[in-house]
Amino acid sequence: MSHTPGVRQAQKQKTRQALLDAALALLEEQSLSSLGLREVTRAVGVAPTAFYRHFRSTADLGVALVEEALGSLHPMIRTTVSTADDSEERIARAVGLIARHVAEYPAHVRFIARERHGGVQPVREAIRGQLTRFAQEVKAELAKDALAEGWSDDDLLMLAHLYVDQMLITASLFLEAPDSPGERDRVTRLATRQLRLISIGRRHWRE
Amino acid sequence: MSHTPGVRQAQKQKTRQALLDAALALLEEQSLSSLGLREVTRAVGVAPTAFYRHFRSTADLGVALVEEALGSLHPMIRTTVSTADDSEERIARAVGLIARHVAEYPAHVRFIARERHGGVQPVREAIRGQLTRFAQEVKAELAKDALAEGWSDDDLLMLAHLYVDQMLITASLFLEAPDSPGERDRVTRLATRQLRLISIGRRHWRE
DNA sequence: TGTACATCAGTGAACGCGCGTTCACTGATGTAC
DNA sequence: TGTACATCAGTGAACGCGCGTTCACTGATGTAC
Repeated sequence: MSHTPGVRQAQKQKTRQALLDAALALLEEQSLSSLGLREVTRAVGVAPTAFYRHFRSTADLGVALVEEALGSLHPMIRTTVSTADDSEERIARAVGLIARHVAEYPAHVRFIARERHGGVQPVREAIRGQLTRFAQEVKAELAKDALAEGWSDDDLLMLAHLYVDQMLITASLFLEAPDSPGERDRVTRLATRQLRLISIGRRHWRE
Repeated sequence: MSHTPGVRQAQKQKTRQALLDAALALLEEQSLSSLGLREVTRAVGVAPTAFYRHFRSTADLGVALVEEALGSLHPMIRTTVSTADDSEERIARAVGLIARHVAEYPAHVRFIARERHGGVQPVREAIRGQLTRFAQEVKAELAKDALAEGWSDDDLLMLAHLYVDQMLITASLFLEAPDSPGERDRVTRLATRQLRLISIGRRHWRE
């Protein structure tokens, strides 16, 4: 290679990711507004000053975590809402998908739930921005459905927000549920029936 | 008075309330897990050590704030849900009530929204306990309604949680909305239609 | 390919500062007689 | 009512500690020729 092997850049990315991972782990038991820069670097094993090579502040790191936690979720949500088959089956798949996502990325989910209304403004705004995008995408998918006949844009967006909020409520229920399969079942049935009730409301909205 | 005038006790209560008030104000811009004991006493104008005469820690103070923010809300919720008249009118009254509550106690509402999933376990548990009580009370009121014919206890509780969560979502929407009356109107209409859709789902649940 | 210079991720010492907690105290309020 | 003693909310000094940020640095990686 005569050009740019990028060994240096690759190492930098590795350190950056280690900082993000360590921060996320530390945030399981505290809020971002109390997370210390030195805590994070100590957990990674680098000097405190190394932090500044990657982030201006812990708030800045928080914004990066929002992107990591929610950025990759858009295609998943889109396809979940859009699969146009029987409503009951779609609900079951959506709830299962949320359950699996929470089981696989519990720290990311906790971070979003915690910082959505947390004490760090730029992070709150980043989360709000992502959730607004989710709602718009859900709305776009809902509009394609035959049920959307006669719905105003405003009403579609209203319903989309209802679904997005319900998704977050369900995710945080799974998060708080103990590991017992029985408890997870209880949450699954609760979330399923809540979505079912909303779907029923949707079917009878324009009567 | 030969018995116990309680001048000393009254003064103690006054200081305690001043600590709670100061903490609530400081929590508008940070989370409880980063609130310092010295910040609070400085804001009140007492020595840091005076804090320990009233609370073991800031977490302990947080639990007291949960009681202050939600403890007095039970009768209000109960009567709002129970007034058994036209559904549309009830929805309008509920949304108006939430709007007025947020306008009058914005700091309390923000505190609950923020710490519900915040970094301080005892406070999360206190909030969860209060919200569980709310859901049970709403369920009890729903059960009295004629619409509850044929509903299982589980389904009633499911619906009650839906209402309680929706209440919190609406409150935090009002909180984030700028002061402009136009924006408040937008939130009012959004929340009203979401509650309407849930009510429609409720009416067609057992078909 | 080899050499001389530039870049820059990570270092380590140093700083001033505010933190939570301890302790013995003060003096107004409360109680017993 | 008056006096002597007990209680206890709030004080102020002192402590050790970890914080965020600055700065000049090192040495491996990258670039130019």
